[in-house]
Amino acid sequence: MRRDIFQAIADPTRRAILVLVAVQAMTPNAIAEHFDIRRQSISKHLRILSECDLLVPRQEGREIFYELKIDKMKEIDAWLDQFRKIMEDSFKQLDDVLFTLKNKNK
Amino acid sequence: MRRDIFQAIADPTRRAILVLVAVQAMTPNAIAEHFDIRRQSISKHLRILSECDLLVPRQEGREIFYELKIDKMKEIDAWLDQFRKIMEDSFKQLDDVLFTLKNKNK
DNA sequence: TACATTTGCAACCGAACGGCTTCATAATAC
DNA sequence: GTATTATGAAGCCGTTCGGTTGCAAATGTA
Repeated sequence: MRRDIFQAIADPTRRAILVLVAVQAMTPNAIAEHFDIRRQSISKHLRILSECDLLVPRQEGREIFYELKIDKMKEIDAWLDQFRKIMEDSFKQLDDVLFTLKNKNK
Repeated sequence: MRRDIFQAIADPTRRAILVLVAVQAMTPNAIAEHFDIRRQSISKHLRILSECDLLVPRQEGREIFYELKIDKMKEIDAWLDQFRKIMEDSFKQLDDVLFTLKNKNK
């Protein structure tokens, strides 16, 4: 079973949950009210998001508030960073790269 | 069939392809050499990435060079942006939010 | 023309996904 | 003590995913 942030944010429902919870920590029931799917399915999503450390549960009596762990979001940003770097370098040497490529694949 | 950037980058092979192609445009065969899967599977991934506008094919004779469309990456960045804003606001009003939440869910 | 190379497409297959329903458990209310 | 509420876990089911093989089309070469 693959379980990483990228797989976690691939599902639109989970992305919506993240946005909701970013504003304020919420209980599964409260979250489920925003969707047309059963509470139990939301629970599944919350489990996945928690396993990826994107959410952290905080028990309060019989309620559980799920809170966003914004730090984990930075991992996505870090992945994007690698492209920013690569592209900076590539743009500088764009013509060289294209030239090399054409010769290599002649 | 769901087909958006988030679903596209959910697969680790596709993420690796994007990194490869970011350095320089490549043909399917050249890309496939970097993986332990069949060329046809790579073709499938390239199709998905192209349909999401993350890659753009450029025909050259019988070869096809797949090139990264870096602009599309910015959509992911834009999605993250929404969290940056929400979190800035939330931190300021964190105590207020928690107070409101407790009353609302009493 | 005949043949090799590069590529994409279709069909197939097992595993994972994302819903669902049902049930168990723990905390609260009566 | 009993009923209610909040939640998670287990199992089912149809669909999607990511790999495979086989084949056809288009281009380049002998």
